[in-house]
Amino acid sequence: MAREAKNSGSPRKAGPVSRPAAHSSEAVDDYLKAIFWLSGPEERRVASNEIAAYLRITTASVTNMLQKLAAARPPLVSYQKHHGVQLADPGKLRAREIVRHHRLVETFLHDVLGYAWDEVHQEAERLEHFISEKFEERIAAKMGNPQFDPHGHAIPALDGSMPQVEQMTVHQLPVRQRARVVSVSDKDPEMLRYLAAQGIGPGTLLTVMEYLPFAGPYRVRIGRNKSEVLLSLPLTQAVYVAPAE
Amino acid sequence: MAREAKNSGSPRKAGPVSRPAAHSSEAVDDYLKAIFWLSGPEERRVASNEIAAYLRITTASVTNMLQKLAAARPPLVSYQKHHGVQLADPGKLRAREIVRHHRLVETFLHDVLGYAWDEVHQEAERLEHFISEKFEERIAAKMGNPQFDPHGHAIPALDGSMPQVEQMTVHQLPVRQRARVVSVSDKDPEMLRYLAAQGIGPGTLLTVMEYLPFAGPYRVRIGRNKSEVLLSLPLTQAVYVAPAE
DNA sequence: GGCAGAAATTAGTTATACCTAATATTATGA
DNA sequence: TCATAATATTAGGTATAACTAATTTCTGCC
Repeated sequence: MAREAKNSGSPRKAGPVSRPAAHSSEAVDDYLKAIFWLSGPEERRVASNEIAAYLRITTASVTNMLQKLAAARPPLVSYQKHHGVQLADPGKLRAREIVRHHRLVETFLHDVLGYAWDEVHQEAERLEHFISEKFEERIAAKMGNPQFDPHGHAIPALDGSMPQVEQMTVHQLPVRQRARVVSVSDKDPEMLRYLAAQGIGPGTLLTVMEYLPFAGPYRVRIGRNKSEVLLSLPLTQAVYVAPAE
Repeated sequence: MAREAKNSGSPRKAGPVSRPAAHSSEAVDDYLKAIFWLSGPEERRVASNEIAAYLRITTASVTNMLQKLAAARPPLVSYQKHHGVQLADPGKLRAREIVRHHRLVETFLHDVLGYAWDEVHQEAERLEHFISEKFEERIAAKMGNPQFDPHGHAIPALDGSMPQVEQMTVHQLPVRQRARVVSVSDKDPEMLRYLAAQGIGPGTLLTVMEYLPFAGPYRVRIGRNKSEVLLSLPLTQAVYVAPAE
């Protein structure tokens, strides 16, 4: 009975046999990243709810995955039924690694390959999962180990440490307080194009001249000259500043 | 009965709902590439057998996938039960696109990021599936649209056309016929390191001085000087040459 | 303290892409 | 030409990671 004698050799892909056991899947990465962002600097517990909304999947899928992440050895999250999750140390490390990948790739695309700053996020979102440590190290070296990405976000160090830059949203800024833009959200390309057209980016000096009524637009002066522009609320929520001078 | 009212919005991932319908999967890419290589320049039909061995999976998996590739709309392969497959035009185009990605990325890793030539294949094998057309275009532009990768393989043009370089293996070369190395196989890093140590790469001049008995090593002169080295059969099969002078 | 609604979990389904085992087809050589 | 070996296909199973639907748990308010 000749039966597939040739195929007894070791298969190389995701079968029950011979997994490299090395890296987490893209899906796992995305969950860890989501929990990382949602738990914020205080590292509070995150509800399945929030993760589902963030990743645009159902809560059932989230519950399912959280159980796997918690059952992993070592556990990537600390999970309690009906009471959300928190990243365990291995999960936190991996999350920071991906953030480092993402921001290094964004910076590389922008500085070395000449991408516009509204184009880098989408490409980095895909590539962050697939670049090797060597690739990461080489692009970082090529750029002189940058500390910040094109949107002004800090790039975590190899050990996972991230400099905590103090910053606030524009609407938290006192009127007539001169401030410097620290970072802008990279999620919405259209907004990034608009901000670029307004001359707003990390380092830009701005001053809120007046909060206009009904929580709508703000009157803002850009730089040191007299000209002023109107920024609407969603825009100002995407721009983070620190008081200057 | 409150039941997941929030989750009725469009999910974004690989569910039964709302696929972007755009790109083939990594697995599909790998099959197309395998068929592309195995069918050779003559584009002969390829047996499930060969694909299975090439991808190191079982023939059952291959049959399964070939049926999907043939059932795709438009069909990516022309498949006849028990009589192998051939790439249809859409499949051929995609295969060439991936080869272009692979070789551009290899060249980029080598020329821009300073990877050694034995390190580029593994990284390119992963990244080739995930880079965008923009990324491809930018790295190609940055390198001045190179025609060949670090191993001497031609990089397909955007339209899929590949210059057919005439080449032969070392053991097809007449004794004492001076020849120039055109390309070397990129699959085996150890061999690439060995070849580099011997000073053999695309452009290297070499002359087979003698075929030693029992199909073992060959005596080969490298360059124009008098020194000679012994190359074993597996090595010479990985080096492709064209007569020179 | 109990009940309605929100949130989370479980159960069962789908699709992809692999697997093994059994069966069927094709090719080869005595 | 026909038996056997080589190849290929089918059938049924696994794991991942999404889904829907049904059920359970928790929370806030009266």
